[in-house]
Amino acid sequence: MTDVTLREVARASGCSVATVSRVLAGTRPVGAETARKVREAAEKLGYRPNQVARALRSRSTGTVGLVLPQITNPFFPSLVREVEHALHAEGRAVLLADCDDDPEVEAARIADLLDRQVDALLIIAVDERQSRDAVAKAAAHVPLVLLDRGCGPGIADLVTTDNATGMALVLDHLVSTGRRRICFVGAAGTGSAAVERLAAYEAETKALGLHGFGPVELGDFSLEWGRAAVDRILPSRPDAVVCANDLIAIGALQRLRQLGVDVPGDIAVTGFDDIPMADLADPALTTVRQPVRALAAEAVHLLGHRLAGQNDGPRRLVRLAPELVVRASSAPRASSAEDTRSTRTPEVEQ
Amino acid sequence: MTDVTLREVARASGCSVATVSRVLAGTRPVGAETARKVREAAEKLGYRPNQVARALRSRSTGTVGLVLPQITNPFFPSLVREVEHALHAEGRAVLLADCDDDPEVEAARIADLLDRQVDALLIIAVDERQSRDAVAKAAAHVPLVLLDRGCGPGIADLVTTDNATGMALVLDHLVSTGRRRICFVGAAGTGSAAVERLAAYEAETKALGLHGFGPVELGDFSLEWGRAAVDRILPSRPDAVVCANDLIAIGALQRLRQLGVDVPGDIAVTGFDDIPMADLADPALTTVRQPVRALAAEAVHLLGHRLAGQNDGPRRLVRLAPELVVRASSAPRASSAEDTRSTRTPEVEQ
DNA sequence: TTGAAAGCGCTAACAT
DNA sequence: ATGTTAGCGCTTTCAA
Repeated sequence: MTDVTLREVARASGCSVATVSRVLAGTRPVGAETARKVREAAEKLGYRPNQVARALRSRSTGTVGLVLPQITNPFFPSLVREVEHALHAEGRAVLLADCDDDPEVEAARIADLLDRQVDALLIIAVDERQSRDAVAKAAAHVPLVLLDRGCGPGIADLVTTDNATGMALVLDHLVSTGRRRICFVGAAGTGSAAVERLAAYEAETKALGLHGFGPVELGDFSLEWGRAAVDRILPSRPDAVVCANDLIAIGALQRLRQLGVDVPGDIAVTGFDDIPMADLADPALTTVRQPVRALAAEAVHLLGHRLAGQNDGPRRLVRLAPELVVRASSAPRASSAEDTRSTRTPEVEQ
Repeated sequence: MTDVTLREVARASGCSVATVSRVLAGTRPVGAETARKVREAAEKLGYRPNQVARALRSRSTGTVGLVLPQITNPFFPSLVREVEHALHAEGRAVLLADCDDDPEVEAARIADLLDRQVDALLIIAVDERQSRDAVAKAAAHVPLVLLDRGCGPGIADLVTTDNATGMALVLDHLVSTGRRRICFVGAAGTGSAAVERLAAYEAETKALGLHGFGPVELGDFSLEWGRAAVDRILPSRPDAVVCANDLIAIGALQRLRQLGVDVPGDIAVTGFDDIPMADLADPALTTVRQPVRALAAEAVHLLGHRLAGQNDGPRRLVRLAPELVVRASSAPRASSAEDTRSTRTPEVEQ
């Protein structure tokens, strides 16, 4: 299977390599008849342009590096899928780098991707602080968009979910279905999801006049923490527990069932993210669905923008509004009040 | 951020580009003192080799294409992770292609990866038959290893789980814990998992003298089918239902709970794959854990072998034995018989 | 509109 | 052990 080169197509079609290149890449006007001959010859020989050679010469590989903490985190596969499809629709390919949740690995992978001359980077940072250096350095070389997780201000464009809106949706829903003794199980740490969801919870409960009731327990984004947290909050007899992500919520569901607490009869439980398991939990989990496709589309759009030459210009922060998915875990007990709050703005850009 | 080239390192270190190349690539012996100077200069200038140029010249991109049906299939993320790590450990990068479960998309992505000069392909085929052409064509160009799913005989190396062993482990376990009225919920179709797991179930039940009891229901590998199948098998009053994968099993668990059937009290349920949800189901699902890391390692090993020159030689089929993970969904009811069967061979190669 | 020629940054013969 | 040189396959000036 010897590969056919441009030169051979040129010979077969009786014109120069330059002309063949122009026809096939469509960069410059070419005579109709010549173009036909070239295409015919290319077709007949089964010519396929060598993207590596093209990349070397044109200084563009048509490749984007996608760097993420851990593909096994259940929230990521759908995001990867959407990013991959969006990029492929633009003719780009995805170099995948899984960082094993380790900032040092992340730095190494980013460096490797740059060596491979990716045109741009799409990064879901491992850690708000520890990833910062590597990300900032990379951003100096290629267009770079952060996805899902912030990494300090002004480093690069960031596309993420509007956590505040998500929390507001949850709390509105709980209050409008008669819950009042609400508490929160979140994550400690400096990650944007942990910080923003907690802050939003506190701001919103205050706004709703619920402040001062429930315990706020902070651990990590894990099932185990969800289980453990239940034992901590139960003594205060809540009627709803808002969890900072689905894993925590599913852990909470498990422990509540084990203790014989009825969900949603005694306590409503809500999550955040809408990972595939949320729908399979028993009872199925009410949660906030991140706008995965839109996040991917927006991130890819921003990359395109930067790639199209505007790699200066101010950094953008794009927050996309999530959507509340009401399932059994927050079904009203008996009578339900109506929802009195207005809808949130769907998108904020600043 | 102007990139430093080999030429500049050569000038700075006072020797030729060839010498610098040899030092940095380690291809040929170089004088110790010269090497030191070169490395020093490279370090000082922050030189990073341009992998695209290197690839063009050396005809090797150090890149492997990973083609899969759908990254959102819950069995794949862990496989992707292990493959990615195994390849990275060899200094290779992964170009990811998600095919959206569409063989036409798959063919297009494979072609694109070949245009990008991947050194090799690792493919989880979308469909046993419909993927065959594209896979065979690609195998003529680069080393290619199939993972998880067969694609017809003799097309390429294949690394997969030993479904027969898995089924035997399940049935041995059920029988040794006193189950006798066993039935099977599987998938129709020609995929190797569907076919092999069904065949293994039938062979093993026959071997165990259980043949002739239970219904065998075939649908697809989905939750919905698992739910629906329960209604079909319940009339025959089974005491165990063996499912061809975890999604089916989880669907079955959901429906059984809905119907008030006690698992494992009345009926034991088992799955296959050990996706993350299996552990979170309620009751937690007894299942067959695919040897994900070993599958990835073996596939990468085989690729290495083919890349190292032996791209002729017979196609290999490597089957790796899975492991039974006993959880609550198959706990014995009262008294349990002991396991009388011998252990299976851990690996078969043919 | 087309062709000739000069590289992109690197590696691999071939010399020395 | 090191330097010189010729490309890898393509795009892109620069001329015609």
